Amino acid sequence: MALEHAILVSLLEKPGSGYELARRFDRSIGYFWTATHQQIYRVLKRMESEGWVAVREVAQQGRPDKKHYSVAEAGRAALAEWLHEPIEPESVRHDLAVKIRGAAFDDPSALIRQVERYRQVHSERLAHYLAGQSRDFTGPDAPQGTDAMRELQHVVLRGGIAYERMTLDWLEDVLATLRRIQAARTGR
Amino acid sequence: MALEHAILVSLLEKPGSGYELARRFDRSIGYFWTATHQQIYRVLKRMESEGWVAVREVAQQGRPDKKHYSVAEAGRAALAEWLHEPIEPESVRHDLAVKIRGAAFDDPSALIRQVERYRQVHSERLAHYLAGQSRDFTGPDAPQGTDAMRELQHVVLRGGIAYERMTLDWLEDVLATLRRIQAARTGR
DNA sequence: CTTGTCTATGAAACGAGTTGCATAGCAGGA
DNA sequence: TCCTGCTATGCAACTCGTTTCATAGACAAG
Repeated sequence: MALEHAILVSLLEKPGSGYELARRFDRSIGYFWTATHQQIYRVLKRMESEGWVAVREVAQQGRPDKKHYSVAEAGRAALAEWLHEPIEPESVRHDLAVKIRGAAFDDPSALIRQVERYRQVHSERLAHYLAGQSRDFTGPDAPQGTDAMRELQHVVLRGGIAYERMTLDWLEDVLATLRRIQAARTGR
Repeated sequence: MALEHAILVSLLEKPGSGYELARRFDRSIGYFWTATHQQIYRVLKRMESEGWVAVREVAQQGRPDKKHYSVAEAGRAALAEWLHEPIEPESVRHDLAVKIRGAAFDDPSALIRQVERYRQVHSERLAHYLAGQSRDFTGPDAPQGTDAMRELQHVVLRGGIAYERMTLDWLEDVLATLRRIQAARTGR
């Protein structure tokens, strides 16, 4: 289980509440690790009881109180230990690949429409990454300095960009293949 | 849940037993959808009770009896329905991205070794895909003909190849970044 | 003035996925 | 001979992840 480690990294980058973490998991970290607020609250509670994080209750005006979390020494040590463990091969769950192979046993036209929509989603995601990159890393207003944290965030973002570009190219290939099959079927 | 649909596709491509399916999920399909034999047996049982698949018990000599599954009409219809549903964005769980960002808070040298090992794994996987491609699709001994099933299997494999190439390029970038950070740290 | 959205946390139930164990005959190597 | 590995299926327990619901004050739009 790596959600606890993802939370540790996020809290080391910037301490905050469970709610704030949940929003980060909808954006930056969320592109590489998804989690709902339920999971986050549950795991934070466990991490607290294990002494990995420290809590401070913060009263707010006009808003519910929040619990401000930061990483404790034990949490830092647990993260270091995890970083030294071998990287496990990701367990892939790629719906689209299954659907494509399934199209051999169905009319492909519906799938073609779905793939076109899907391509749209990925091209928006690429645009979003690129905007984030010029805002935070390469643009004229980007904060200067080359501390390790920023450099590492940037290399992960470059990975996301490379992934989206590769995916968009491949989706063109997929669409061409599906259309070829469709033409061959209606042709006969 | 798409495991049942992955099983339907695999059984449509070629009927077989739960055990055979489990092995396929270690190879071809398994590159895009992982599943253990436990999951497969459990889901097959449910699919059978829903009338999606038909079973035939096959007695064997010197080996345990096996249950031969094939897709029933209801299963084919269920697959078609699923293919028409929108493609959901995959929920990403990328350990490595988390570890890279975590390296900002630890000595990166251990991670560098892990990434080098990981790169090795992906380069072997690429070689494996390329071998499969020449064997089954582009080589001189590849079966001729351009039926939809083979074309679609091939475009999925091309996706796997593109993914591995992209990943290997990115891992070079990651290694260069980690080494730069390490050098800056030991230099100071 | 009601409806909806945002902040903020949490319980409860369910579904998906993993791990360990069990059975059982056959084949091959140390 | 014993141990390992392959074929073949399955139970039980557990962890992980998702969905639904609940609370509750502040604020804005209609």
